[in-house]
Amino acid sequence: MSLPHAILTALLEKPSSGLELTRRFDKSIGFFWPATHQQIYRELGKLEQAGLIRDIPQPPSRGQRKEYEVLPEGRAALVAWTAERQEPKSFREPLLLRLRAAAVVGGYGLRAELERHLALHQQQLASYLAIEQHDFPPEQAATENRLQHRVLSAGIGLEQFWVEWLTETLAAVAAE
Amino acid sequence: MSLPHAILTALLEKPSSGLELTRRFDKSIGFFWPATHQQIYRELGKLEQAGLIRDIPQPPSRGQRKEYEVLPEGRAALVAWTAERQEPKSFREPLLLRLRAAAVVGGYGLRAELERHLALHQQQLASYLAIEQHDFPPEQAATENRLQHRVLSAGIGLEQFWVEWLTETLAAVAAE
DNA sequence: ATTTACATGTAAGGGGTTACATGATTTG
DNA sequence: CAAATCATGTAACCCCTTACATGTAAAT
Repeated sequence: MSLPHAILTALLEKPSSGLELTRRFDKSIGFFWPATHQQIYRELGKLEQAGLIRDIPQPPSRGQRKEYEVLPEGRAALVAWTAERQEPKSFREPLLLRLRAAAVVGGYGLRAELERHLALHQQQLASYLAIEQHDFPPEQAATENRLQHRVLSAGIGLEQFWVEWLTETLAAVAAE
Repeated sequence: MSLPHAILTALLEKPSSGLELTRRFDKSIGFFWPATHQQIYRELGKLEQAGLIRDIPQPPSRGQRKEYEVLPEGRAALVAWTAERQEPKSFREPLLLRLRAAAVVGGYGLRAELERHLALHQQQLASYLAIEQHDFPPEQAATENRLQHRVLSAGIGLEQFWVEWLTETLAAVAAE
């Protein structure tokens, strides 16, 4: 039940339409909880029916656009969710599976993929670091947005891990 | 399409029954690709129908137990899969979502969860390190099982990352 | 007027999770 | 022979993914 709460969080930061949410997901919450517009529209409908958000009436000039805002019940549900006991979700990584398979049947075909993934992770790392420089400049003493910064740090740390691990793994595969 | 290839890999290492596979998943491949017995039986059926594995006839004394082995077609399919071009799969982490929500609605309820997850990751890290000591002792020059060691290293590195990140994040939450 | 971009949806299918069902073998 | 364990499966549900459908507003 993560997606509805991701949407509640995004709507609390700023009331939005479905498409706006989709775009904002693509460059923030979507980094650790991606969602397509189909998913988002479906959840918006459910959240509205559940009485957690409401449709803000729009001037007729705005066409069929619907803008939503969070109701007090929605905020309460989100607070409760943050405190819930949840087991760490099972971790799935196809690339590790493929490396494991390569260990059994021979790993030559995998090298190109490792290189490609390394480049992608380097790119993602660079983009996270750019966001950090822009949103959390060092001269600004972190205060109210300390937690947002922790979230971004997780993204940075994970990308750094993959870059390191892929580099070392490529060396091991090259030595085959 | 990862699970069938995970099963092919496991069966190549050792022909097994469905339940045996389930148990072996729990302590190896399952670390980065968990699967329940229901999933595994379903996939075994599909793999057999596809002609990638076959049911080794059992002596009647073994009850309804079915043991499978990989056919040449199955090995070929696995080799092809390791070389496939696959985009890195989208990363989803509910704990980061909850921290992001806590940044908006207040993060007091989350502290206990952060502590609990920290303990769980420390435990998992310890168990990976124990496996490493047992299966890849330092005096043994890594040769044929270099790739398996790389896979385990990924697990170790990721757990180390989470332990660090959770420790720092708890400090940030405590300062609220 | 036609094209492009905006905006909201529907439908089908796949994989994973949970609960339940059933038969065979072993153990006390 | 009763209970526990082993072993294989079925069914229902949920969420995500992909492809497709529909209508509106702005641009040229």
